[in-house]
Amino acid sequence: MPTASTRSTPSPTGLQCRMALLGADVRLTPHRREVFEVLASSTDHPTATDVFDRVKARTPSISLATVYNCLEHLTSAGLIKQVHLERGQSRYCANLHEHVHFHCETCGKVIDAHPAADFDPAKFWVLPKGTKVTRMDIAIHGTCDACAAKS
Amino acid sequence: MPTASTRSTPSPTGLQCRMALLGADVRLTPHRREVFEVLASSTDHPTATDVFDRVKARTPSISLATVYNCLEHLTSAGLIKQVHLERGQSRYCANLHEHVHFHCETCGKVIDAHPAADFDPAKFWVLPKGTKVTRMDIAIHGTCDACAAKS
DNA sequence: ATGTAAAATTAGAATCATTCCAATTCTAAT
DNA sequence: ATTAGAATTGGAATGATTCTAATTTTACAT
Repeated sequence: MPTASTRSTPSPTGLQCRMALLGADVRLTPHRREVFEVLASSTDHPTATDVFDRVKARTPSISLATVYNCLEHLTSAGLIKQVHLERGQSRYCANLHEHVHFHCETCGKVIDAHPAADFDPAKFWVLPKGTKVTRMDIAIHGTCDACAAKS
Repeated sequence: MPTASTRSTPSPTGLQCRMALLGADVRLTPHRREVFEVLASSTDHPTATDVFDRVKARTPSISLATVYNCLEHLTSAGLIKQVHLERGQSRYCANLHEHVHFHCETCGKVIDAHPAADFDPAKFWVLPKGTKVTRMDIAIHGTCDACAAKS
């Protein structure tokens, strides 16, 4: 099923670019590349086992341990992000644009939502002085359109 | 818009009031009361086992299963909140005022931070139409003053 | 008071996600 | 080609949480 012609999102070259831009310090092994590509072409914030299943479709020999390992390296290289919306499995996403996650509490779906304008989060909360902010995680929980319609 | 903040150890009576106000549907058993009191007098966002240890100091016979059970009931009654800052243990907090969590990635400390003014989160992100928002979780990650000073 | 049904509590087993480990294979630079 | 350092692997180990089935407590009707 994986044909080069249907390759969506970033090509390996795109990945290399991205890595260069980010000064990412990861060796680009075939497995890591595949894990990244699966993630880059997914918009549903898959869990580690979701990624495992998808990568396995192309590379049946890969192990779950390797997927975890790849996800960890890609995360610490800044190429992907780990998302924690609720207890249980971590989810992963390759969307590095500033965004927040909408989480439907009924069907579990996760949707990226983008800031309305030039939103500067830092100025909205009073933090103790001396605090250094590195990142923010914003999760909006509720009911998606489809689930809201059903009830 | 929030009321004057009296953030001290709520008395059992305070808890009853709170329950009444919230229309909370939990039977107020001694264990649940103790779990709630431990949480209400903690500002460090303890984990379930932290709560277990603290409650056990007063009620050595309590079991971890009961603590989990109490935390779940108190959470679904809206008396406390479950917090997920990173993967691993859930944390709990009894501060129901609107606030966000600052998480120090160095020492793990969690600090409540309050919105600067009349902050209306809903208007900052573009959500698909039909979406119904029930709550937001905002986590700010970084380095606390003390840890920043050390490095 | 007493009996009863429902809810709470318990210890321990089971589950689930993740991490660790030790052995093997691959890679990149001598 | 050699070799050290990574990457990968399967499986074991861990840690947090949930489940289960038995027991106790509670609220309420009698």
